Amino acid sequence: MTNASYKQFCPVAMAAEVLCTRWTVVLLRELIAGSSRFNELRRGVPRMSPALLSKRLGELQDAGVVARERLAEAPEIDAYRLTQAGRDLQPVIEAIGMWGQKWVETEPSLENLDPELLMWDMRRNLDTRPVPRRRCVIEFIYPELPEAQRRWWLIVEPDRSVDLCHIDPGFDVDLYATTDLRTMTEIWMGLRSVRDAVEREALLLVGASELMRSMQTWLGLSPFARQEKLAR
Amino acid sequence: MTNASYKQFCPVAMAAEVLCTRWTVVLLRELIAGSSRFNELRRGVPRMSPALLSKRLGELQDAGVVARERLAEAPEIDAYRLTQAGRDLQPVIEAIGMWGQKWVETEPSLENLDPELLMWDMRRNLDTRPVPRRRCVIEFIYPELPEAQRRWWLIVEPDRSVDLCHIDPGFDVDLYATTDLRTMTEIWMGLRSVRDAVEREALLLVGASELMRSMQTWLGLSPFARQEKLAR
DNA sequence: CCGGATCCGGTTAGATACTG
DNA sequence: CAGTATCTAACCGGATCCGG
Repeated sequence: MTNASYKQFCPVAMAAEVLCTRWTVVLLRELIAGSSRFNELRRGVPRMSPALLSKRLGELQDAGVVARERLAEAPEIDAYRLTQAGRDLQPVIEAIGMWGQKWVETEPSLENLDPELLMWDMRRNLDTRPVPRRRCVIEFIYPELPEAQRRWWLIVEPDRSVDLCHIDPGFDVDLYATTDLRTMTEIWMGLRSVRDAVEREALLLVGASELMRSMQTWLGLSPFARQEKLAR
Repeated sequence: MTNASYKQFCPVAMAAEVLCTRWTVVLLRELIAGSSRFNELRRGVPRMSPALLSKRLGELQDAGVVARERLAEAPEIDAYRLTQAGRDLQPVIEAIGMWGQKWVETEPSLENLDPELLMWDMRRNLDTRPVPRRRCVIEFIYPELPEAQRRWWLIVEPDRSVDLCHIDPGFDVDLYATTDLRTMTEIWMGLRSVRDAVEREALLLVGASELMRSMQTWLGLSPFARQEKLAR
């Protein structure tokens, strides 16, 4: 049931027994970001096998980090939510991410691009404040990708909620953004700016000029984008 | 050579590939605490196999966290030192330890007592300021333990350096501290005070009264002792 | 002693398929 | 939707051995 212990009384070792098993901190990042249902977590951690996800969720429950509960609005579905101990891990995960942004080589990780992860992250962190108070639709087009991953729609509703579609919702589009996945990921990670990508013609914007001008702001960016990068 | 990747561009996942393999953060804690030679690291992480220690040190070098260098004073021996990227992990390890102290159950970890780890940690963090400016010798006695682990001597030299012996150095002893390993570990971890242990007769102090009175101060305590504990 | 390398058996993780 | 089942590959722990 439980993992082999380090047999040390040091709190670092005690915590590492809970946190430092394969996939665990990536799963915790997803829980902290707000995912709670099993298949929602699977989408955020797509390369983790469901068997291991289930096992890790059980271990995190045993450790008091996660609690399983029934959704009030859908009693047949259960949700995994962080306990106070789990929410208290946010500084730990943030410190790990800040260190990763600063010191881990970018090149290998930029070979691991994933449009679905990127678009869901963008949806999550989108800053609606500079977006006009009507329904705004932004279509992202990655011409390099296969049909099924080529077109994505971000929709900001008048109530400021944000939706992501990967099938055409049929609305009029306010802004088209045509680019490649690497460029868009670099912008999201804070490694280059919207302006730079447009000037070098790696990003083509067509549509409402107010959305074009404010894109660097409403895009929100990764929580780690402000951390300077120092890796060689 | 390198571990299987999570295939995510998120900095948390990138960092976790480096940090969250078995034993790695415990090893980093030891490096941050100041150990640098292979067998010095082995002493601090005694249950890690030398093969795995060697492998992890190689991976940390590849990741740019550790650099291997020759000791100037002993050219046949090499040392593993943290790079700037490695020293930058200190906030990460501290955050992990603080979380562990606050949220991980104490009971199971207090079954993993180790007098050598405890005494070396005490040596490392001893606060010499309240100790008289002459050679002071403090002998710790754990009557419960087998002969080889029963008696330990902490020696504070006039130049404020601290030594640990587990064979009798032959000096006059200024203070005898007779206790059990669990009590001493609890004091070290900040879970109980010297005063409480003395009053409940779990710790017997005999010798120089100034060292007795200032013990709570010169003991220094674990870097995580100030963190409140909230685990159930 | 120091700094590992080698071998072997048990455990863990990944891939894929399947079920209530 | 929310997981199991199964099989194989990779990893880990423990012991032993080896060259300086």
